[in-house]
Order: sequence, then structure tokens, then C-alpha cells
Amino acid sequence: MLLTLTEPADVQMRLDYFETRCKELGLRVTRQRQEIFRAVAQSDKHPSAEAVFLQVRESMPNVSLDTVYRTLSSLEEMGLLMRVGLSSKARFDGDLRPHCHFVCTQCGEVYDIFPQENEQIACPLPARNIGEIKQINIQFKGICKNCRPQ
Amino acid sequence: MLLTLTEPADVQMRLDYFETRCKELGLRVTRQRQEIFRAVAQSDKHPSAEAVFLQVRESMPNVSLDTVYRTLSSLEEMGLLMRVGLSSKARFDGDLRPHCHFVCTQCGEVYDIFPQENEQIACPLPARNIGEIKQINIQFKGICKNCRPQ
DNA sequence: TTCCTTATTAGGAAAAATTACTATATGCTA
DNA sequence: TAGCATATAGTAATTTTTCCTAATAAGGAA
Repeated sequence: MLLTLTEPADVQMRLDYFETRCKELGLRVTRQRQEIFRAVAQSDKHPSAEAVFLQVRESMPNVSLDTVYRTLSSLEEMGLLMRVGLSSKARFDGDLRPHCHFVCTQCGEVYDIFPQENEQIACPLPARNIGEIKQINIQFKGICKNCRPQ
Repeated sequence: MLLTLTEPADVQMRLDYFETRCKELGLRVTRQRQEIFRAVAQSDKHPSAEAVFLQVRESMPNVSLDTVYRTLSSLEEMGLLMRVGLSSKARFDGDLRPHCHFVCTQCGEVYDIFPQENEQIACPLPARNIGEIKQINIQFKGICKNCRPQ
């Protein structure tokens, strides 16, 4: 299985697509949602909620932090942006054998996935140019069988 | 590049190794550190700091939450356990093209890594049995060139 | 366009998660 | 075993995220 998501690079096109998606889902196209989506779509800095809040506040001084958090979460659910890593609290793993994690977005449960005998976890070459890699972390997010049987 | 870390499965062996590592690094072998390490090493539940705190408190009723947080972080630095995902606050990415992230553990900066033309991001087969995968998240942790030039 | 309905928001408060502080305790070296 | 420096408990503070409610505004109907 490969990742196949692609998205128009142009921000305006993505804003249009965002509106379409909102209407499909029966969500109102509010200025707050637009600006918050734009702030993330325009940035290549992987901004935090706080950073998005500060950015959006430039054009909407009264926007609330709650709205930013709420909107970021719903945009994530809509598949219009992604959260880097896990949300909320930290989880720890004492098993250092190479393996991946499946994280259920419903119940929060973390499952280990040990690769098959002949499977390899490969590291893209460009990573070496950015710095010294000390750890690899591979996560799959989705709904586990307990939460959605069958 | 492949992940090559392996660790003795037996908890007692790992505790011994933990002591050795502490001594190598000039860290004191305190009961708190032992119990906190044991709690994570024994568990297959990817416990949170809170969960570790509750577990350790069974045998050490006066252990403090601060000690748990501090110790988990230092155990991570020592390479004796790993943190699932990122620490602290959430970061968002509006670019949905398949790519990985390099996270600098020093400055917190997040760098994009786009795979080479012929590279593939593969998903271990067993993942399919756990649930429906909606997203793949690959992170590399380390020190970026800005923080440790050359 | 204007009105209505209901989803959404602002603002503030609260909760949850993590970190900082300091006096005390304790591991380790000699 | 004594002394010293590190580590801890207990608490407070900070940071991050979520909750609550009255007010607002989007989108559909008239």
C-alpha cells in the first residue's frame, strides 16, 4: 500500500476545494474556517495551533483560540490537513525492536506492528542531508477493529 | 538505512543493562529510576506519563509526577525507551503530498522530506489486520544541521 | 432581499498536561 | 562512614487544550 494523496499546490485552488468539501459535508463556509485553513495551507513551517492563532489574528483580531483548535481538528477530520504526530498526551514504548504503531483515532489505543520477515523500513535518502537521524517513528492512524468491527 | 536497535526481551536483563548505562553516563541508580523504567519495560500498553505514575505509585506511594516526567525524558535521551510521536504541542501540515518529517529534538523545527522518485513508502502487511488505515505518518528524530553543524 | 433556523463563534473559565522551584533526602566517591 | 553533589517530593506555576454560554452570522425559505 502506498500513500496516494495529492493536492493542488496553489492555495486558491485549495481554498475552492475546501469550500466544495464544506458544502458536501453540510459545514458552513465561515470566514474563520477559511482564514484558518489558509494559514496552514500557505505555511511550510508546520505551525502549531498557537502559531495559526497569531497568524489569523492579523486579519481577524477577534478570532478566538477555541475556534482555532476546533477548526484545526475538523479540518483534520475532513482530510484537508494533517496533524504531525499524535495529539494530546505523550505515550511511551519500552520495546526498542524496530516496529511501527497503529493509533486508533477513536479510542486512542496504540497497537504494535512488527514488520514481516522480509519487509524493510526504508529511510528516504534526503533525510541524511537534514541532520543526524537518531530514531525512526512510523505511525498509522485509523479506526481499529474494536471501534469499527468488520 | 534500517532500524537496527534490539533489546533483550527479558525485563531483568534490561534492568541490568539500564544500571550499566546509568553508570556509564554518571547517572545515579535510584529506586525511582528503576521503577519507572521497569513500569515502561514491563508494559505493552504504550503507557502515558500519568499511567506510569499510577503504576509506580503502587510500590512507591510518594513518588512525584515531576520525577516521572523528568525520568521518562532522561530515559528517552539515554535511548532506553522511545516516545511515540512528538512531545509537547501539536503541529499541523497543510501539504498532503506523501512525505516524511524530520523533527529536530533540540530546536523543535520540523523539516519536510520528500521521497526520491523511485522510493516507496511501504506499509507492513500486518497493519491491515488491526483496522482501517487512514493516514501514514513517518517521522525521523535527530539533531538538525543548524543545531549541530557538520 | 428579508427573515428564520441553527451551526458557529468570542470570550472567558476550566481542565489536562507538563515543567519549574526549593528544601530535603540519598546515591556515590573517597 | 562522611561529605558532596545529584535527585526527589511536594507544591506551585505554566503551557496546551477543551468546555461553556450568550451572541453572531451562514444558508435556506419565503
